Amino acid sequence: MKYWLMKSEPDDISIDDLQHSPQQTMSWQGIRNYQARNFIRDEMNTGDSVLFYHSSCKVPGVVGIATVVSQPQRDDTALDPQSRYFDPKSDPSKPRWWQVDIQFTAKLNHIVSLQQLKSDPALQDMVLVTKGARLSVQPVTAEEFCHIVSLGQ
DNA sequence: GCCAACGTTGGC
DNA sequence: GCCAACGTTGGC
Repeated sequence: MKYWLMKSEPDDISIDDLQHSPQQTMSWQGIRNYQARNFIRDEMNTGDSVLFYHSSCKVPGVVGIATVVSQPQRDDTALDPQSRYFDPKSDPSKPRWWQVDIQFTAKLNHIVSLQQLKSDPALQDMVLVTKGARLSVQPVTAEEFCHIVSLGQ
């Protein structure tokens, strides 16, 4: 089983939105970055654990835990001209963009802020903390995952 | 809202 | 295949 961090803008989709979705589950659509796509398509599996991160907000940071509950699937929003994620260059027979379903697992008791992550010696190798890291889906180690969860309790 | 750091596009 | 121009991300 693998560990991941996934970013979301809470004004768009927050951890509360995920918690209150049907079956507490959402299809994680709209990833339009090849590196992130490759992680989803090639490495994600049912049962993987996800740190849910709020970005582009007042206090960016990890706010909860989710679980991958599907195998990687084609992201059909890329083929839908009505969708904000429509990609006219995506070929239906050769899917370019992929998604998984994620399910709400828990909220942390309190946010583990980006500031906190940056200042923690145990987390200096996190992708998130490296300069200019914009990846919206990124791997974390088991140690980083457990450490961050413990910080949020 | 600014802007640095990235990623992508497309002409050559 | 280089690289300038452009678009996006996301912290501040």
